[in-house]
Amino acid sequence: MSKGSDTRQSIVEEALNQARRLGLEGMTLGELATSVNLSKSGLFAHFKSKESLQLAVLEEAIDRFTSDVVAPALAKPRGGERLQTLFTGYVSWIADKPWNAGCIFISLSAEYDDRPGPVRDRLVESEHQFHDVIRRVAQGAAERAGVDPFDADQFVYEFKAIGLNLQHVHRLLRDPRGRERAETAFARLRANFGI
Amino acid sequence: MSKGSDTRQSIVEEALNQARRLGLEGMTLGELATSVNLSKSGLFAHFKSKESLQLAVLEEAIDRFTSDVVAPALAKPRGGERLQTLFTGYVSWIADKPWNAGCIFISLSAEYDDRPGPVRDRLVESEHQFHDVIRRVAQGAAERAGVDPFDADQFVYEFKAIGLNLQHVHRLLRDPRGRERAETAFARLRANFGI
DNA sequence: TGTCGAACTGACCGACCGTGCTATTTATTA
DNA sequence: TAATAAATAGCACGGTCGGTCAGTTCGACA
Repeated sequence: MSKGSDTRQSIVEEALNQARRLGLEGMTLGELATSVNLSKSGLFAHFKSKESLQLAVLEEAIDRFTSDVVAPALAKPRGGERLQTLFTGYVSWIADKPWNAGCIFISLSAEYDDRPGPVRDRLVESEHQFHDVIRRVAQGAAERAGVDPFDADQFVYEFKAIGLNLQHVHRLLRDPRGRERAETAFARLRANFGI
Repeated sequence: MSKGSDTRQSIVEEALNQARRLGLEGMTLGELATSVNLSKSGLFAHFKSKESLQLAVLEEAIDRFTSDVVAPALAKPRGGERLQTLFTGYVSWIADKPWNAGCIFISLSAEYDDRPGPVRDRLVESEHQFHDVIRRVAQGAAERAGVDPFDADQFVYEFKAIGLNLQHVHRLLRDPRGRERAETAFARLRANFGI
């Protein structure tokens, strides 16, 4: 339980990089094998199919997102600070990470919105989980601030919207001002909802 | 200048449908030829390369967007009504069109944000053009309403953000409430900017 | 150190990819 | 209608795809 799982881990990490550029479908086993200095069949032996590799990559991305974005926010006390930390972490996930070069979940959303299957199912599930996190953190901030009623779902929608366009502006248009636009938008969003 | 261009047009239309589902890269000439009842080489003869077909598809999408979304807005008088028409048309383009099933520009943004080449270049150009349209329409509404100063670029950012998340919610999560969330968000955006 | 299973290789499969080339059918026009 | 041009089909190419399998190398452990 050492050499094998080490290799497997390095495959998944490199696959994550390639998937961010080419998508999980566009990524090929041959190119991936070359990148990790393995024969195609040697690589393939670790996963019984391309699909199971795709699922492993998605799982890896979810783990990273949880520890890089969600966990630091939940480590803060309930309220506005936790909410702000969650947003800042999300922005940083999208625009900062050099190894990341954009949010892979957004890329995969476009790639799989019309491709039924286990990858899409897991992606949808993870999106719902993230929505739940945003909703709960925002709800906590609203309670702390005494805001009632509070339309948590609407808040979640606009929170995500700001992030999605940050990816768009940052990655496609290469506009460096995206980040401050996102932060300005979020500040007004918070003010609007009183949290 | 009749039979040939008819065929070419039907190829481009079918290619647009397939590109929305599979992307412009994932779309294949063989499958496309079958769909339009043509041999692969018969189809290929209309375009000297796959790339020129991709560009033709993109151009077709731009034309449709211009006539379906931009033109109806510009037909309205300057001000809030024109702005609202632009947004409503954009929402409808994303969520309504049955033949459309989502905004292809958003899909292509994810597909080409890391694929340099003429397709990406044309896509970026068209995005900038749309941004200019939003900016000018919003600026007109601001002037009409006597709003000064008006941060037009920030407004454009948030306008687009609402649309992007509508596509996300509508296509990946299949949440039918996306549309009303988008409209709620836009109403508050207008109120915030006083236009 | 010898053994045994895990890790890995290399050759290969059928399918399909984009792309040419040539022949044949079909549409236009003189 | 005959001549000419355009549109389309057939076929083959080099290459790559995901995937299989028999055999070789290598690492852990008795």
